Amino acid sequence: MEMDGQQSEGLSSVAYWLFKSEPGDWSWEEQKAQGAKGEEWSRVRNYQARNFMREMKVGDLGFFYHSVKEKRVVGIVKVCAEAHQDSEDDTGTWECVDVAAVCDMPEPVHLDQIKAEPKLEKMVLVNNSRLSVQPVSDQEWKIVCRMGGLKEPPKA
DNA sequence: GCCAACGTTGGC
DNA sequence: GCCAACGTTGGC
Repeated sequence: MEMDGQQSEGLSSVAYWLFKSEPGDWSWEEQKAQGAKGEEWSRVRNYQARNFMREMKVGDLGFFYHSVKEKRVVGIVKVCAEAHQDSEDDTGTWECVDVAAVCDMPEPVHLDQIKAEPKLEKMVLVNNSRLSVQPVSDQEWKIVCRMGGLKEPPKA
């Protein structure tokens, strides 16, 4: 019997994540333009972030967060391909998943709102602002979805 | 294997 | 634009 928290077969096989991007680099609009086929989440050059991507399964969901200027969750994405070689890396070190846009956040959730919510004080976004790919707990997922105006958090 | 120096990210 | 936090690099 193994219960590693993140993935317990049957109960909740979907994990949740948060993907950060500077809109000037890769924006939600650009992501949506890729449609259901999705796009590589490439150019991540951080081991922790890479390792999280290695844990991802097709169907996992994630927040799409605009950093720096906007600092808000603007949409939801779905993992549509598991970790593979980053096509923009020729050293063989870096991998990435593919993600596809699922839906907009009806009301984008600003970092200030997240910081103001005591139940979200443990979010990685709050405590390690520099990590660009990070895990989100089931509870955090629900709360942020609700704050963003989604009555029913999307299911994979 | 430690740690100082440096580079980068991203909030403020 | 500044700087804190974090990660990486490289000399010892």
